[in-house]
Amino acid sequence: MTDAQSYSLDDFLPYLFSQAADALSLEFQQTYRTKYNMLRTEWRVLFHLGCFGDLTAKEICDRSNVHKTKVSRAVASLEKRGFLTRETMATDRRHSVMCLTAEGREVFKDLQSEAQTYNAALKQTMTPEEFETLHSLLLRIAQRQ
Amino acid sequence: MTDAQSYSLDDFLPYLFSQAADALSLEFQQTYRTKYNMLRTEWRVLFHLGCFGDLTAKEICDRSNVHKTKVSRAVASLEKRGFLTRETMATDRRHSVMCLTAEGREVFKDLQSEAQTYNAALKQTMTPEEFETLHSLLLRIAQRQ
DNA sequence: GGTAAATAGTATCATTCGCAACTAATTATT
DNA sequence: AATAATTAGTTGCGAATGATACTATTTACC
Repeated sequence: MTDAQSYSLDDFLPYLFSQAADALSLEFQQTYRTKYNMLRTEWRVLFHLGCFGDLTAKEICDRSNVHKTKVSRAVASLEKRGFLTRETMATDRRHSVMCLTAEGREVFKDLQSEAQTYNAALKQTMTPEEFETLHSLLLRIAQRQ
Repeated sequence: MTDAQSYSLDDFLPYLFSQAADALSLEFQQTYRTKYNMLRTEWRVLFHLGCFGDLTAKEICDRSNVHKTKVSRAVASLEKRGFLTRETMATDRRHSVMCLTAEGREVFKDLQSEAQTYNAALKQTMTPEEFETLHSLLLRIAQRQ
């Protein structure tokens, strides 16, 4: 590897990560944008509730590193569409716990199946060893925040 | 790996990529935001010109997969700050070729050095084998667009 | 050669984002 | 117990984004 190369965009990891993440996001968002007219943050909130059970907005913020205003707006939108309900906690009325409705769970199941199909196809494009390395690196780097 | 896990966010590559890319971007943007009050697209345009020589806006769009309106605005901003100049091509007056000014080259060199330092530190957090695997996967996935 | 299609880049406008200020509720301090 | 500090969540507002329409120029085609 020459000096010139090591100084260039082609080896700069934050840039490459961003390009790769954008490419995947662009492909995958078709599944929730066209079918349910959902934004990415809305998809994330839905999946946090679907995958991890009932949570407060704060818990979703902490898990996903999404800004609280974005989560707040996504929650409001999902609630308006009848995909989730909120209940103020009796023990601390600042918190409200969110819970998917029957319809919300239906939508989650549908999109979860789409996600699994997409993910499986993507895994197919790499060897199991490559996947393991990638997966552990992604987790490690995502922890940095 | 259980079924439940394979259906969950924790293994979903587009999500993990996005989280990792965001974490790195958040760290790295300090170098150009605080020092030069630059946006990411502006940084990218500067680096395309610095790394690959004079280009038209269209060429930057094609190389970086950034929308032409974003590039257009980034170019206008860099021009206003005196970091680049534009010259309409004589052979086709629709194109204009951009060229870093002396000041623009200075800024590029400074930020390039920051980028190299950052990248080297990031590489240190993984083995050479991990890096090679990661790098080739990132390139492959970024190509998808 | 004149008209239509294509291309580079800009402008417009509606949507989304992110910061900061705000409300409401709880906890800590004295 | 009163006041201050903290926390969860929302709102308002200016900045950034993205889709579309537009201008100017070139190329294709009849």
